[in-house]
Amino acid sequence: MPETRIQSRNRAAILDAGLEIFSRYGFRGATLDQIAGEAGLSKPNLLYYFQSKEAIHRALLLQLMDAWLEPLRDIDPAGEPLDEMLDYVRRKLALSRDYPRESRLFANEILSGAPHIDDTLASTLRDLVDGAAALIADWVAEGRLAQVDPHHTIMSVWALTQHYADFDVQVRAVLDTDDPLRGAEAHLTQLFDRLLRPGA
Amino acid sequence: MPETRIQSRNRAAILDAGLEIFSRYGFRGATLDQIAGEAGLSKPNLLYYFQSKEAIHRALLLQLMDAWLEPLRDIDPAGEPLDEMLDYVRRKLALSRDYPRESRLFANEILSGAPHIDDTLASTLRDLVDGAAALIADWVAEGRLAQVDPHHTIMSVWALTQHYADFDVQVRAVLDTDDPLRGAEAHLTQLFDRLLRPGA
DNA sequence: GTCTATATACAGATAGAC
DNA sequence: GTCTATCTGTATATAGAC
Repeated sequence: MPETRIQSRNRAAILDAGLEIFSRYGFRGATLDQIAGEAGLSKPNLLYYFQSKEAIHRALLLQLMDAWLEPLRDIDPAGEPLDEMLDYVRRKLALSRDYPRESRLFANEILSGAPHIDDTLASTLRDLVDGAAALIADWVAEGRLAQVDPHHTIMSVWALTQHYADFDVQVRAVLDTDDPLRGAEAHLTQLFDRLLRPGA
Repeated sequence: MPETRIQSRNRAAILDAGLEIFSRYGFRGATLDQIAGEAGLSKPNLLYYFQSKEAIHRALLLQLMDAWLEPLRDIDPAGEPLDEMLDYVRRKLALSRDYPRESRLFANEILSGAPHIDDTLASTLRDLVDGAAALIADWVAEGRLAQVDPHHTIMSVWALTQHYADFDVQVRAVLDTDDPLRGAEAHLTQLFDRLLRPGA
């Protein structure tokens, strides 16, 4: 039987509430009471839609991973290397702007040792990164990018872009602006341009 | 009455165990059972030394903040600008190497909205960063550093160095080396050299 | 100082009425 | 589908013996 409109609306509300709570407190720190309250449903009703607390969390991580790695997949081997890399930085930064809760959910999972996605890290992520790193290595060898370590460069993109979502509280405390991401884009574009632009 | 050797040893064991557990699961996700087990003490005995779970957490955050900001304080206004900045990066990276649990404890606190240290962020940290940013701005104005945004540059140092401690699981999954920090130092030195070295 | 036993609250999950 | 009531385990913290 197909899902009714009410059902899909409630499912969405639960996932949204779960994202809100899990991203703040981590899996163990979050409670079903909080999620139910945030979703505007009773706790038993929550468990009518999802079998368990872990089921909600698993569903969130699953839908996250794909979106999270998309910018990396979108790097075009046929494009202009520096442009491709700077576009990658901007796409990744856009994720921090548009999906900060997803970023924090992921950060919480990694911080606690990635118990729910360790296999994905070791397989999907690893392969994807190795592929992108090989591409960067080629570009470096052809002299179309400056000499850099491909793996560390990719991780630098992650660290710098995700920082604006994960450490948002600190960023705002230090910057005193209501839109930290505006300055961030200019800064990161400059940073990676200077790192990657092939030298004289 | 002065503290006995046993007392100070137990206190230290509790703080070490608390660091281990809190840094992994966050404040709410950690349990006294885990901490007691890790410390090799009974739960009531734990609470003989610290009044509450929060007291342990508070003590850890307190001793953390000072050590964490020390590298920033150590930037010498009379030094050679580029060297001072690169030394700062290396000192901060050394903290990630030597005190990864402290880094994760801090990350957990910020991720959950910094409920226990929000005042420190708004006062001590803010002032310290503004001071360092003013120094960097001077160096830029004198042409002794390349044109950069001082605040975003400081945060980039944090993001890039702390990433190797906070996201250790992911870093190792992607890099496949038993000492990620070796490559990190070379990479980050290169990155900040290219970002900050005054241009032709 | 350190333990066993326990008070009290809250967690995830289920039963069963409607 | 959604609720109230509740089961069961586990959490923080305390009482009191030793």
